[in-house]
Order: sequence, then C-alpha cells, then structure tokens
Amino acid sequence: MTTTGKSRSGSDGGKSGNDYNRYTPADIEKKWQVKWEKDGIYNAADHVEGKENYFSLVMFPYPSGDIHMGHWFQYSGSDAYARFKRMQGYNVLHPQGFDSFGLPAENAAIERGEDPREWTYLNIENSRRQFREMGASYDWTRELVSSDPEYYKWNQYFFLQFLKNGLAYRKNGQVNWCPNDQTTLANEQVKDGVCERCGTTVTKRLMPQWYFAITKYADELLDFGGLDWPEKIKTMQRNWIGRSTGTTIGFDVSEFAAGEQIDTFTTRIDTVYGVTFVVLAPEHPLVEKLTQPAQKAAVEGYVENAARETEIERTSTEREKTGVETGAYCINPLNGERVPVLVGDYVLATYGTGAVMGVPAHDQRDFIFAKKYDLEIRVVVAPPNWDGGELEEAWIPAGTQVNSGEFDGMSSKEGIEAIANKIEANKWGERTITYHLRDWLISRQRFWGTPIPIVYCDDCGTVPVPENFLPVLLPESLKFEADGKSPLAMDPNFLNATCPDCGKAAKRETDTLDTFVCSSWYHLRFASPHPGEDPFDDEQVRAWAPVAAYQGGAEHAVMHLLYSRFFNKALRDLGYVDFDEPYTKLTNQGMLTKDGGKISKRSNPLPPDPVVERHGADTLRCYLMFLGPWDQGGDWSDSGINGITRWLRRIWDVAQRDESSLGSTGDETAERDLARAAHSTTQRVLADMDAFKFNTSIAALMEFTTALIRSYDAGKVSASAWREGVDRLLLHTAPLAPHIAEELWERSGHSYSIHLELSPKFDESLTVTDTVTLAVQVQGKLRDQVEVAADIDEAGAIAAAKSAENVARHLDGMTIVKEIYVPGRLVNIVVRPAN
RNA sequence: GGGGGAGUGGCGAAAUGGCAGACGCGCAUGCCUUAGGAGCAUGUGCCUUAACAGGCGUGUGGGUUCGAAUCCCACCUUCCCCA
Repeated sequence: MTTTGKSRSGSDGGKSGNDYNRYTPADIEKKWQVKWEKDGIYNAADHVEGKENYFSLVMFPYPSGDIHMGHWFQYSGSDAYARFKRMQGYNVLHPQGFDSFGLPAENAAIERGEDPREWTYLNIENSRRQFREMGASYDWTRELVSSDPEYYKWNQYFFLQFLKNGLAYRKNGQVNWCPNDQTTLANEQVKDGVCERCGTTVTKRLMPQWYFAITKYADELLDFGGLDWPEKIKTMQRNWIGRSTGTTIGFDVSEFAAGEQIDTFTTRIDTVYGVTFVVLAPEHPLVEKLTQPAQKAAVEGYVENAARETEIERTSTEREKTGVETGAYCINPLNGERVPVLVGDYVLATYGTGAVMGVPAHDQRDFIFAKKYDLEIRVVVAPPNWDGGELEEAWIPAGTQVNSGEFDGMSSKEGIEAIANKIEANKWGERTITYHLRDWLISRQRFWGTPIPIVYCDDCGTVPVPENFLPVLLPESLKFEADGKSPLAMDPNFLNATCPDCGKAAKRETDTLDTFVCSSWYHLRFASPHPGEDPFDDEQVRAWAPVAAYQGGAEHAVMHLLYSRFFNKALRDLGYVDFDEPYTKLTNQGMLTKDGGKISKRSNPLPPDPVVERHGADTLRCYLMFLGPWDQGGDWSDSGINGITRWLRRIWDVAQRDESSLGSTGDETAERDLARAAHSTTQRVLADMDAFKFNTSIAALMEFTTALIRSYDAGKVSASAWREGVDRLLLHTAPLAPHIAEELWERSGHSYSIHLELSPKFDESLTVTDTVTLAVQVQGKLRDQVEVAADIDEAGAIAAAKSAENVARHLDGMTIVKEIYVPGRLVNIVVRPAN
C-alpha cells in the first residue's frame, strides 16, 4: 500500500517541509470561501424550475464586536441544516444580516467617546469577515442592516400604518424604567424585576409612551395550530399571555365616596360569600377618597413606602403580607354585608382592577393576611367531609357551596356559573376575560434606534410625519453625556421641526423605537431585499414566506417571537401579507457554556478566531455540532477537538488513496458489506440531519469513514464500489464541513460544486443483513448470543437459542414457562425450577 | 410556591419497551517515528476470577412487565421559565 504509506509517513506534524500532501485547512478554506462568493452559489433565485422554495432562517446577531463562540455554535448548526436542505433538492434561501440598533453602541459612545455609528459599522465589518471564515452559505446579496436608513425607514412606515389603524397609540401611565439604561422597557423585557439587558432593578415611572396594541391579538396569539414549535416555547407564550376567565364585581362604597364602587376581578366567584374584606393596591385611585381622617397618616405613610418597593418585593411569597385599614367599608352585593376596605401592597395596580376581594378561607395569601389582621375566615366552599371546623390553611380546590345563600349545595363549578348569572342579571358586574399580556411599550429614551416619526405641535397636537417625508433620519454626530440621557432631546437641529399640518414651529418626538420592531418583520425584507418604493415586494414575499424553518435561542420566547407573531397578524390585517404566522417550524439551539458558565468577553472568554487559526473552520464547525444534541447546547472543552481533527484527516487520507490498487471487480461479500455500511449510513444521516441531530450524524460518518478505510486496506472491493463509498462520504460531509468536502470533491475529479449536488439516496433492502445475532436471555438476563438467518421463524429462533451452550446450562433442571421471540433482536426464556 | 427540562463510565455523550455505554475525548500497552499536541493496532463501566464464568450497574426508593435508562408513583439534586 504505497499510497497510504506515503501520506502516513509524511504526516508527522511538522511545520516545515510541505512536500507531502497534508490536510492544512488554512490552504483550502480561504480559497473556497472566495470562490463560492464570487460565483454566488448560495444566492437564491426567487424561482427555480422544478424546485420547491425553502426559507431557512436563523436569528440575526447584534454586532457587538465579535462573532463569539455561542454564535459559532448557533450558526454552524443552522448553516449545516440549510446546506442539507439545499442538497435535498430545495431552492433554499438562507440569508444573514445585522440587528444593529441598540444600547451597546451608545454605551461605547458614552464610555469611550466612540461614534455609535462608526462603532457599529466597524463591528459589522468584522462580523462579516468572521461569517465568511465560517464558510456559511449565506446569500449576501440579501444582507440587511437594521440601522441603515433604507431599512428603518420602513419601521417608521409601519408605525404610521399601525397608528392609522388603531394599533399604535400614546398613553400616559406607570411604566418600567431602567435607571441604568435610562429608558423605559416593555413588560417582556423585565425579568424577575430586573432589566433583561443589564440586570439593574427596574423602577416605576409615570410618563407618556407609545404602545403597539398587541393585546388586540391576545386570543389569536394563543392559537398555535399548524405551528411546529417546541412545546416549551408555546407554553411560555401561553403563560405570558395569561388568559383567565372570571367575573368582575363591584363593591359599593357610596357611603364613603358618593357614586363610587370598587371593582374587583376574580376567577373564583364561587367564593364571593366568603368575602370578609377588600384590599386596594396602594396606587388605587379610590385610596385617597376612602381613607377616613383617623387613618390618614397611617395610609399615607404606607402608600409612600410601597412606592419605593419593587413589584417582586411586593408580591414575593416569602414576604409577610402587610396592609393598613382605610377606615371605610364596602357592601358585598350578594349578601349585603359590610366589610372593611384595606390597602395592601401585595395588590398591584397594574394587574386586573387594582383591587381584590379578600376570601381568606379560599386563597392562601388572603388567609395569611386575615390571620395577621384578625379578620373573619368564613368557609363557603366546603372540602369533602368538612366537619364545619376551622381550616388549617386556605382550601383552594373545588368543593360544595355552603354559607352561600341560595347557592348552598351546589358544586363550586355550578356555583361559578350560577353566581355569575345572578351578578349579571342584577348588573352588579359581569363575566370578564383578563390577560397577563400588556400592550407592547415601544418608546425608548435612547439615541441609537429608529426615530419615532411624530411631531408635537402646540396647535395641532400629535402629528404623524407624512410618509413622503420618511425616513426621519438620525442626526450624524452628536455629543454623548455621561448621564446617559439621549442626545436627541439635546440636539436643536433634530428637536425643532415644523408642523406638517400648519407649518408652525413644533417639536419632534425624541424617543426611538424598541429594537424588537426591527426583528419583527426582517424576514420579509430578506425575502424581498430591494423592493424599490415599498417595504417589500408582494410577489417575492409570496415566493418565500412564511419562514419554513427558523432557528434561534429560547431566550426570545416572549419577546421577539411573540412580537413577531403579533406584527405578522397586524400586517395581515392591513393587507401586507396573506399568512397568519411568520415562522412555521421553530428550533431552539441550546446554550453553549464554558466550564458550566456563560461565555463572556470579560469573565469567561472563548474567542473563536484563534481556534479557527489553529484547527480550521471545518474542524470548529464539526466539533461544535459533535458536542452533543444541538437543541440542548453543550459545554466547551479544549480537549475534544482533536477527535474531529483526526476524523477530517482520515477523510483527507481515504479520499485521496490510489484506487488503481483495487480491482475492477470485487469480492461479493466484501462489496455487500461495504454497500450495507454505505446505505445504512445514508439512512441514519438523512434522518438525523433533518432532526438537527448533527452529533449522531457525525458519529455515523465517523463509523463509515472507518469502514471505507478497512475495506480499502483489505483490498477486496472493486475500485468503483470503493469510489462510490468515498463520494457518498464526501456528499454527507459537505453540509457539516463544506471546505474539505469541496476540496476533496474536486481532487476526486468531480465537477464543481459539491454543494450543488444532491444528497445520496439509500436502498433499504441493502441495509439489512442475511444473518442476525440474537441475544438470548434466561429470566431476562443475557446468557449468550446466536447467529441465525435473518428470516428465521419463531420456532427456529427459539430452538437455536436453546441450543446455545451457555443457555443450555441455565435451562438445566428448569421447567420452561414462557418463550419470547423479538424478531431480529432477542429470545427470552422464562423458567421456574422443576419439581 | 407553580410549570417545564435534565440526572447514564474519568469526561462529552448514544440507546424512548428488547444485548446499556454507539461515536468521540482521555488513559493503558505495543508498533512506527522520535521534532516539542503526528500516525497505526489493541484494550478500557465497577467487583470477583489464573481462566471459563459470575455478580453489580443508567440520581434514590417503590411499581408495571417475560424484559425498564426508557412507562407509572414518591423523593433527592440541578438548570430554565413564571410568581
């Protein structure tokens, strides 16, 4: 085997003397990257005769400086999938761009005096380089940069369409404020009471802000019909939307405030006869009116205190519930009872009606509250076999109505309906559906975003900027102060405008749009990147959208992924698209960690460039995909990458062996063995790639690589069979390691490009064997193995099993009770001692 | 407090009712080289045994089944989401 000998003796790891043919990624990767791009082989035509379009999209990155290792993990897998689909015969659109508005650019400006625009576009330049070095199959002709005026112009345009159609509005209210980022936040962007971006505790502020009316779509957003999404994401969205059905009921307080009533919402109206108090949120508008002179000082102090606490603190189950009496009473319309009105900070003004009816017997928080303030606990839904005595804790489940007037004896389920009917009949209240979801707050007090196209005129009020004046451009160079305030409000050139209606001097809106607006419709722009005078071209969008396969992180479950669904439905209703959902199939890649922790530039760095330099892009891509299941993420370790390096070297070696040492006809058994390995490899790889199981795909290809080497070394297969095997290996490797596959495809004498070829097919009849090895168990314990014909019948298999040496021993002196035969797998013989 | 993942060799992991540990890392031995992350072969869950063979083994405890990593119940640990 002179050829193998030559390549082996040469591959000694030396750096000098490249006289032998060694796999050096640096030599081939750059070459192909340049050629692929020059030839535009990944550029998608909107229509290709005989091919079905397939839009495979991965969430575009924020260009924070580097494409980091987490990005490599995400984009290697999604690229391999897009390449795989292309080789499955689809006309694939796999675009890439940059989500380039956002705070880090401004922070760089504030901290280091850099211009946010320059900073951003330099980062984009670097990220483009890294994407190219990855060998990703993006159609760069469709690249999209969300901070380009030609893109954000359309954010402004859609804002105006939404405004015109009642889907955007401005309202004054309590909003989430991040003191560090100096901006308001949408509810979705507050996690555990802290800013989702920077981790600072979020406070409340009263200020006028712009909103998108996502709640109008709350019910439709609960419908995931036809979506192939992870259950986890759907559950998170359902929970976030938080639809609950119940009853609103008014408690009369006219005794203390003329004509007023306290509205409360409850999902458990069956417990209404158990109301022994009513609690108002400290911010509730009636607090002041109801507070009696004797309680004034106590209530005011309490309200002031509550204002300083976060919602998390206030609603924590750990914390003791506190409250203070207003001195006022209200009337329960069902039984006419007069119950005290309190103020308690565990009630939030922002949810429901800002007041709750206190039913201590059937709500744990109310129970604790009542115990503390010595309020009556009256059972109205009896637990089974209730003895009429006091409860140890609140009884939450259903039961039988008691102490509930005419409703006594009903089940609580019947009670809910009957009591709600009575309330509606008497106009005391009504059945109500509430949602946890709030309208999407889109105003940000930041510079580096899409200016909201609004002008405020003393005479005309709030005036939208006419569409033909768009885009409202961000000013070029501005001063950034360390106090973090948006420089837009400070810039007279931007701030001062003329009113589009009356032409008088007016002030421009200085807030910018939440950057999630950009990502809400970017997929449509990818489908139609250069549409001329429209946000996108209908024909092109129809050709590609909705996105067939979307990949990205689960952290966007209730932000981007929910906003984007809303946006799509709004655009549909305004006539811009004709489908209901933007992303048909969603796959979440897991998180890549290092030493179990989050990878971060400062504390836990893992820059990809040095790894690429040392091992090559193909090696890194494959290693990241081989770490474990892609949707579960993985933990980076330096040690394992050698396994991939070795594998690619073995491919390099086997694909370039001299086939002239093999004959023109091969040994029948050897040929069949190789064919079986080939076809079962294809079977495994096709199924695994389609399911994003890159790790097991690679494992199958490693096994097949070994099989090819063995069969060459044994010298019994024909040159053509072996060559067919090598081609198959290269074709399956192409989506995973595109450069080496292309290089070896060329060196094998095939025509360019392997990436425009189709995946190999498999013949199921060739994947099976003539004989199978059956495991033989006695009492479910493995005792021996027997080789039998694959098509053996049950009696034959059992007979063969019994005759196996080690089995016979375990059957000695036993009576056979039962024999189980699983074709192709095992025989299990159940015995008991013979008497 | 509620909801959802996950728990398998020294390590990353396979296997979703049928031979646990595929594939890879690491390690060991040998070969070839010897230039300092090269290559090849063999082995590698734990325990008993010279060997044949046997026992144990997928977080813990129970259950269903001829047979359970896989299904059911309870618990422990851990991660994520929500309060």
